[in-house]
This record gives sequence, structure tokens and C-alpha cells, in this order.
Amino acid sequence: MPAAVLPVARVLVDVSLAHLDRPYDYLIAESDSAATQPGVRVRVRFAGRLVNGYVLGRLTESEHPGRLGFIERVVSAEPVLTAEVAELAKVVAERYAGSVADVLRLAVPPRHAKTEAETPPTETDAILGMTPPTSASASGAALTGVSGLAVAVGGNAGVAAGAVAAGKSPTGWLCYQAGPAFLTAIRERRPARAVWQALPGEDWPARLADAAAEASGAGVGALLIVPDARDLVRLDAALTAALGPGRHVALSADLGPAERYRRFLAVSRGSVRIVAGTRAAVFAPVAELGLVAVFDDGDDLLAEPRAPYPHAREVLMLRSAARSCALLVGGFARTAEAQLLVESGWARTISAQRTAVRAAAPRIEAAGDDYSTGSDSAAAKARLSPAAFAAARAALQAGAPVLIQVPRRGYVPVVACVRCRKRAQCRHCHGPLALSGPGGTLLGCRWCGQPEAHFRCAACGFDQLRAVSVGAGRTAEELGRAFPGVPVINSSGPKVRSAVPAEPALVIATPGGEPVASGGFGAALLLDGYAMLGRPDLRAGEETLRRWMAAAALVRPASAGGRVVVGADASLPVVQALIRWDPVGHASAELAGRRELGFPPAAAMASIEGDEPIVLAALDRLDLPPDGEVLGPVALEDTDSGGQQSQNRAPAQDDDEVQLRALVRVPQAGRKALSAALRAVAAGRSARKEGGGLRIRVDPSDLF
DNA sequence: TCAATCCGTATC
DNA sequence: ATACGGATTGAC
Repeated sequence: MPAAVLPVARVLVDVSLAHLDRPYDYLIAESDSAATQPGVRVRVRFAGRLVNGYVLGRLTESEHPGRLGFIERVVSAEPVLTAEVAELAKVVAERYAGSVADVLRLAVPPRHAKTEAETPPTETDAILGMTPPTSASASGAALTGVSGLAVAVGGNAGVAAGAVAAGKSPTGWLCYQAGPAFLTAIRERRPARAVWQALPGEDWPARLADAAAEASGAGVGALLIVPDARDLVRLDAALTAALGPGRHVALSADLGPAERYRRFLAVSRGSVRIVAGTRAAVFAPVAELGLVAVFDDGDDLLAEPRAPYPHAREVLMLRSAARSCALLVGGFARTAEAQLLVESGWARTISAQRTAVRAAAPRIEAAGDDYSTGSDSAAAKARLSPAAFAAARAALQAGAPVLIQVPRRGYVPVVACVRCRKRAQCRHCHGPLALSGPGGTLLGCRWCGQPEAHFRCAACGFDQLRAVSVGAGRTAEELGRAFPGVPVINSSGPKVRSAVPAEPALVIATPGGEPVASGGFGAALLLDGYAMLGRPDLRAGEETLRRWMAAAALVRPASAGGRVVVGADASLPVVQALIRWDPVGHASAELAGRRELGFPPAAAMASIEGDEPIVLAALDRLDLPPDGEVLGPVALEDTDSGGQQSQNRAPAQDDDEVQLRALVRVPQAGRKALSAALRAVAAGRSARKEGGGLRIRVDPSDLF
């Protein structure tokens, strides 16, 4: 028997087929009426199969002309999908040419029944069931509309200037022009949007915590996203310091199902309104969201590797626009995407005055790859320039640790044939071979892990290897010899450290694995700059500066003796930007260059990958918007050139099919049309039940 | 003219 | 996948 009131439920089914990607209506049994609230999980029969779904809302009648089926079962009365997140999932799916179901799989953690039962539901849960929700309440909670956008971060240098005039040197957000104004905007619940350039040495978790505390004080929620688990640990601690215990939660992928769901429930039930997390947390159902923030948005960990591959920064932007809440995109460096936000007038810059930057930055010099002087010294063997060696020695003598950034982990992560110089490949899966283990004595495959006992070059049959690049492991060994008696800490690969004490040590780290040193590092040596700069990647320059700045920001100011030596030529624009600590100038030039070449974010781009006939058919059916163009398709090679992009690609591929990749691009104005056209292609494929893999990615993070 | 079967399409 | 509707076919 159908429910007496509002007997129809609009249900989002967990089916990721593109042509079925819309809500469906079901009848609610009277006995299920109380539990069938917006946001609850249900089981429904869809095309004969039982599938999971979410209730979006309730209606008096359906527009569907045919007969409706009943909801099979209400999985639980817990409303896990808020109206805001449901709407966000739709917008994200549209933007990334994916299905809402795919986005929801990223957004809502799997249910953990035991955890759900632990904490009794709040009294708002309709145990009494006397008041079925109106359809207005299904959507009413979320969208406050997009009016009143672009409330500017007013020039509020007054506060900072006041602090300076009073003789105190400014601290925290007072160091930044427009910093205090941004906090004011949060307090007044205005949707201010800002791109923030953190000062070198900045305790950025504390600044994010300040902003979250401001939101908390204003009675609104905050959502803070960082790239990795180590960043999250720091942010978590800063939030505890700023807000006290129990006022926030940290959401990360490594929590385990029970704890993940427990914290999710704390957020969705509204008992916690301040949320910090890694990329999956961008969808957290924070109540009364007033601030979204992301730090270090250039880190590729913020790009979701599962379909439809949304980027955390973009999701937060969509979210801030939908809810009209404040947005903060921060980092030491600045991405071209963030620069576009500023240049388009959508966001304002928060940065410090030149004098403050100079006072905070270490002394930075370029040493090229000048290892010439005294070429058999221990320093030269460790690939250190005289300047680098001197900077390290001075810092150690001053009692401070020295940070050494090495682009690659492992011992000799890339080896090649001595005779023909071809990269050494695994005989099983053609993956790259590398030397690992103590002293680099183990030769094996980086993809499948198979050891290689008797190398023979696949091209010329020769059996001798040469090192192509040197990893953190070997660098650590060599540096240990160059500075006898100084402890060497290897913070790379699985051994990353989050902090080191303020005492002399050589800290070898891969980018992103740098520990913080209390009081700052005395010096940082940025090695093998060309290995990072030379990568065939659109973002090589931007990424190199981001990594360098992240390391240099951990060094004491020049006034306290802090020095950075970068192993690349001073004439390179990236090196110049580092030396002058000018992330904005670099981002501006980078964006100008991308405009000229028609690359993202100046243009909207998407990649289409798959077996040859599938890609060709997809391109044929693609209804490209005006001014759109197709680049390629070209054959995908499974080389290891990308270094650390690995996981996406299957190690062993059926090599009888040629994999193709095409890029399509349109001017920014055609972005929505491009997404819609790509969705139409996917919908056509799934309607015709065409099998085989076709991967469509909008704004792919790796372009070349 | 009607039932059995086939095929395409929607999936509530 | 399965269910349904319309078209097609074959027997009366």
C-alpha cells in the first residue's frame, strides 16, 4: 500500500551508465513512509536488478507516465546525502562529463552499520514519522542562490598598518594585505574569494586554523583541504590548538571503514562543523558551510584518480559558488589556474608586501650544475656545487639541520644500457628497471617488482648498465661521506618524516616529503633541478617552482642565516622567480604563455583515451562546440617518462590493441558545451551497450 | 485474423 | 541484465 502522504520518492540510483544518469521515481510503502527521508539510502529494483540509491525528495505524484515500482527496502533512516551535496555531485558530474553515481561513490563513504548504531540518531530523525517532509525541505536547506557574488575582499591594509605603527611587527594574517579583510568577510558570512600567497616560513596550518576559527565564531562551517596525510596531521594539530578538542574532524583515506564512517556521521549529523581532510573530503556534508579552503593546490594529489577525475580545487570552487560561501586557495607558489581566478576578477589576491617577503625569505642563489671545482672532492662526488657545500657546512656549524631535496626516490631509479643508452626494461612487463636496496645492489622492475638477475638490453643485447638518474638513497650515502660524522636522515619513499629536531643533520627528502624543522632549516639544497624542469609536461615549470618554494619555505630567513642553493641556471625564469620569491609573477607569465598556446587553464581541454576504433568512433560522434579542435589522436606509449604517474596505467597491457589518445580543446566560453558534448558521446556509447574502455577526462592533470 | 516470436529500447 | 511494446511471421 502506498504511503498516505507524498507517496512518491525521487531516487538517485547507483548506476553509472551515462544514458541512465538521472533520478527515477518510486512508490513508498506506508510502512516505509517514516524512514524515507531525503538523503537516506534505499534499495530499489531497477531494470530487474536490485540496486542501491539515495532518496532525493518526496512528491505527491510522479511525472513518469508509466507504472512506478515500490522502494524495495529503506537501508537505513540515516540521511547521508544532503541536498547540497546531491546538487554538488550533479554539477561536478556535468563539469567532468561523468555520471552522478560515480561522483556519489567518491562523496559518500560506504555504510558501516555497527558504527551507525553506536551513536543514537538525533531526535530530528523521524522515529515518530508523523511529519513526512515536504519536497521543499529536500532542496530548501541547500541553495541560497548565486546572487551577491564577488563580494570583494576590501583593501583593509589599515589593520596591518596599525599593528606596524604600534611598533609590533605584525603576525598571522596581519602580515598580509587583505588578510584581515578576508577574515572579516568570513565573520560577516560574505562570499569573499581569495588566492593567498603564503610567506616563506609561514605556519600555514595555523593560518587555515585562524580562518576556520573565524568561521566557527560566526556560526558557520568550514572545510579545509590539503594534499596529503602529513599535511593533514599538521592542520589537525593547528585546529585543535585554535578551536580546542572535539570541535573539528579530520577526514582521510587511511582511516578504515568504521572510523571513516564515524567521522562522516559526526559531520553529516551536524555535531561537527569544521572539517579538515584530503581530497575525498571536498564532498563532506558540512552544515552551514561558510568557508572552503585548499592549500597547495598545485599538488597533483588533489586530482582524484577515479572517474570522473574531479580536482579538489575545482570542486571547492563549484561548492563556494553554489552556496555563496568564502573560498581560499592558498600556497607558497601559485598555479596558473589560481592566477586565472585572480585575472578574471573572480578572486582577489592575499599577499604580503615586498618588504615582508624579503624579511621572511632565506637567501637564495643558483649554482647551476657547476661541480667543476675540485672535481674529486667528496662534495663533487656527492654532486654538490661549492656554493651548496659551503651553505650546508655553514648551517651545520650553526647547529641547524640542512634539507636536501632530491627529485627521485630510490637508489638509481632509472638505468640504461651502457652501449645503446636505451632505458633498461623488465623482460616480463616492459616496465622500467631500477637499482634499489643498500648500496644499490638489487636490480628489479619498478612496476611488477620482478627482480632481474641477468640484465640483457632488449635493443642491442649488451649486459652492462649505467645510471641515468640518481635517487634519494644514493644521494644520502654520498652526502654522508661528504660530511663525515653528521647524521643523515632519509625522508623519502615509505620513510618520510614529518618533523626533525633543531640539530645538525642532513635531511634528504623527495618533493612533498620534506619534514618541518623546529626553528627552520639552516639551509636547503635543491638538487637535480634539470630533472624536474626537463620533464615533458605542460606544468613542469610551475611544478618545479612549487616544489622548490615548498622546500625553501622551510628554511630560516636570511637574517637568521638561512640559505638556499638551487642546482639550476640562474638565467632560467623559474630560477629567477624562486630567487626573487615571486610566485605571482611566475604564474602570470605561465598563464600568458598558456593563453598564447591555447592550453589550460586558458582553454578548456579534455582527453579521450582507449582502443583505436573506440577513440576514432568517439571523435566521429563528438559534436564539438564552435572553435573547438581535436589534437591527435596519437598512439599512447607506455613509457616510464612521467616518473611517478604510474598507477593509472595497467602494468601489463594486451599489446595487440593500439591505445590512442586524442585531446580536444575549446575556448573557455565553450567549456560547458564541451562537457555536454563529451557526456553525449558517453551516453550514446552506453545506450548502444558498446563495451571496451573509453576514458574521458576533462582537465586531465597530465597532458603530455 | 490471431498468436508466437523477434527485435529494439527503456530501465520509475 | 530484464521487461515491455511494436513489428514480423506463420498458421488457420
